[in-house]
Amino acid sequence: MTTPPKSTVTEYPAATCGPGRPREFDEATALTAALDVFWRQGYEATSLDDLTSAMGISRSSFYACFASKQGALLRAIAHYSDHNYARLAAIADSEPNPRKAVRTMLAQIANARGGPEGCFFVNCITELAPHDPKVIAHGRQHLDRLEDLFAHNLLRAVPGKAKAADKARALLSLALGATMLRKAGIPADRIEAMLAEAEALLP
Amino acid sequence: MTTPPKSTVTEYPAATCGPGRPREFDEATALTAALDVFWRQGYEATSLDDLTSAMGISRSSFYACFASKQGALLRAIAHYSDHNYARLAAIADSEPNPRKAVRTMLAQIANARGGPEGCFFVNCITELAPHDPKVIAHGRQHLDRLEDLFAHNLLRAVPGKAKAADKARALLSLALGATMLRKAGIPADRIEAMLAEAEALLP
DNA sequence: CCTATTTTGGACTGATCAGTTCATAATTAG
DNA sequence: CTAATTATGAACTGATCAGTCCAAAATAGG
Repeated sequence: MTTPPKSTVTEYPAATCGPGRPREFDEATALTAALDVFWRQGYEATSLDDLTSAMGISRSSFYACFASKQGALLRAIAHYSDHNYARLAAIADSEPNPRKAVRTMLAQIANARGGPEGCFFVNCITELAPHDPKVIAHGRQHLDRLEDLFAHNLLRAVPGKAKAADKARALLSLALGATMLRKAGIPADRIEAMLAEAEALLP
Repeated sequence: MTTPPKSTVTEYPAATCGPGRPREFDEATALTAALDVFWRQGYEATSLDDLTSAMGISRSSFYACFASKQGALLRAIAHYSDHNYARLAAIADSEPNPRKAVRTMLAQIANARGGPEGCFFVNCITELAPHDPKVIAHGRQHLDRLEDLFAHNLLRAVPGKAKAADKARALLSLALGATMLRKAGIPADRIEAMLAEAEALLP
């Protein structure tokens, strides 16, 4: 164990338990489908028809469950944040060499989704943060716990390390920048060479 | 002089020269206004009414001059790219110390617009690159010439420097990541501390 | 002054948007 | 079985979207 789970899930109107017709869809599955559409198309460019058809549910079910398009996005963000953090933390857990752990996590972020979709968080923050404080809140929380994860592993490599948090932030920033370069059409080998060179930041 | 200007402007239907009613607006001024709106709101979230009212022209004039919403965006991107590159190149020109030049350019990119709008290029690439090859082309060209500018100054600092291009790309990536962190609500002092720490990449 | 040429304002178009409404279906409790 | 409750599908709503159209206005050349 490197760090506590720190789940992001906040309370939402629970699914049925008492009487009434039962749901015909799985909430988590639908949320994953919504995440995928938002990721590929962006928020504004995704219509409710895009969403509901990808999720396989009707408009009524959508609104009953997520209240609004924004509601679905925020749920999708939380879903992604938790899943993504858990995946990285698992890497750190299973890798005894902290230097390699940091390197692997870095590569995971920089290469999230091979395609041109980039990092889902970067997409959301870029498109929505200026106008949606809730997206900012999610973004900050996610980045903060990623920073902690990196800093923890830097400290594991060199116990007395000063400015571990600053270095962790730099590595994170580098990975985010790499996703941007990839999206801008910079060839993959140049991005890898760049990341290799940037490992001067590592202990 | 550090590098040639390499202007991005491609040919567009020129303004009137022969007979006919003369334009009542300045094209460059209108373009700057359009850039500002796209920057603050994003492409999809900007309506044609937003655009025309900010530019101070009517729909007819807009379509006669820019052909489409996308046309105006592409013109705005080219406008920004040239202006921004020239500004950074001027910094490099006026700063005799190449290390300081690199540092200043880095800070300029990382702090472009104090507000939450972030870097205009990052915004455009994030929102549109997956679906618009022309935006990718502009993005790649812009990043490539920025990389050259940085690499040139790294070489100026340490002439024989190997992997200058890779280091330049890393610095660029770092700056882009910094704009992202800023947009996600990470406090400015932490971003500065991060950049300071990352200067390990510098010669 | 007249004609050709271009710009301008504003009304218009069909499409699409997020969200609502409501009748119907499916379940539990009694 | 009945009543209460919840989910679903499809039609609907008013707003807004990017883009078009056209008559009026402003210029240059003759």
